[in-house]
Amino acid sequence: MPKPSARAYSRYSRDAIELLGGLIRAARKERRQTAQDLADRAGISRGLLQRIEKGDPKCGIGAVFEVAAIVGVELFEADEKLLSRHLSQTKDKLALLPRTVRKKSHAVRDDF
Amino acid sequence: MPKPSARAYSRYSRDAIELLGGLIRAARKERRQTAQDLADRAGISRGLLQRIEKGDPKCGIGAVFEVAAIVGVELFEADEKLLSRHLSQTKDKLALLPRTVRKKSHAVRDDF
DNA sequence: TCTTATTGATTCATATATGAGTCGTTATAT
DNA sequence: ATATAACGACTCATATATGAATCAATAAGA
Repeated sequence: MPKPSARAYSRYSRDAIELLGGLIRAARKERRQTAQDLADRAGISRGLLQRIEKGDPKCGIGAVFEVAAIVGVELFEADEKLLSRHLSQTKDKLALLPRTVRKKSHAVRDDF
Repeated sequence: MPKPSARAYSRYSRDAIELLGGLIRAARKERRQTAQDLADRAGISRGLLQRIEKGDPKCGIGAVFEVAAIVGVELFEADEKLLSRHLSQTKDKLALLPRTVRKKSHAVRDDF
């Protein structure tokens, strides 16, 4: 049997996750920081950090972002201020859009 | 009892995750796409998509990035090409750095 | 108005991610 | 050269994320 079938991820997603993991690893090395030390500060196990740096898609996004923040890898190229500002803007935007939409038999494009 | 103690996340991480969720939600609405439909295309359940859009840190990063990619929310402001290029650069960089580092009793800064 | 789709919020059973521990290897430092 | 620390790759027990299903409320379309 060829495996019960795990989840499928697009190439783009896998690349993005691997990139993030690689950036984290590089940043940690540059800070001459130990894997165990970084894991401790992030409140996770060394094993999980290993999988994060390797680009495992099943890792919790919270753990990943936490580690990234600690080693200084910027997410969305945004600093805190920009982040919260963007946050409220997004919420406002949502309030203005129609809340739901009826089905319209969309054409499907999954080839990204 | 005040709860057995879940994991702690920094404000920055929480904001970033919430932002991402909000952007996804906004993008989906703009495409007039149903939550169920997006969930189906991403290969996840509607319930999980709900938590992603809400900014739940425990969601798998693979699922989150997958959904983001589908609705067109750019990660790291990078397109595919840039992504893979960056990937190899990162790997090269790592190869040049010293592989391990002895402990040096770092000063701790967790206040970000 | 009436009908139906979408959503948000539940609950529950189960798959699985995570922490903890171990081991062999590699690199650092004395 | 020797001792020790960091790493990568496992295993396993358990906490927990996820899918499936349901329900009430709301919105869209006729």
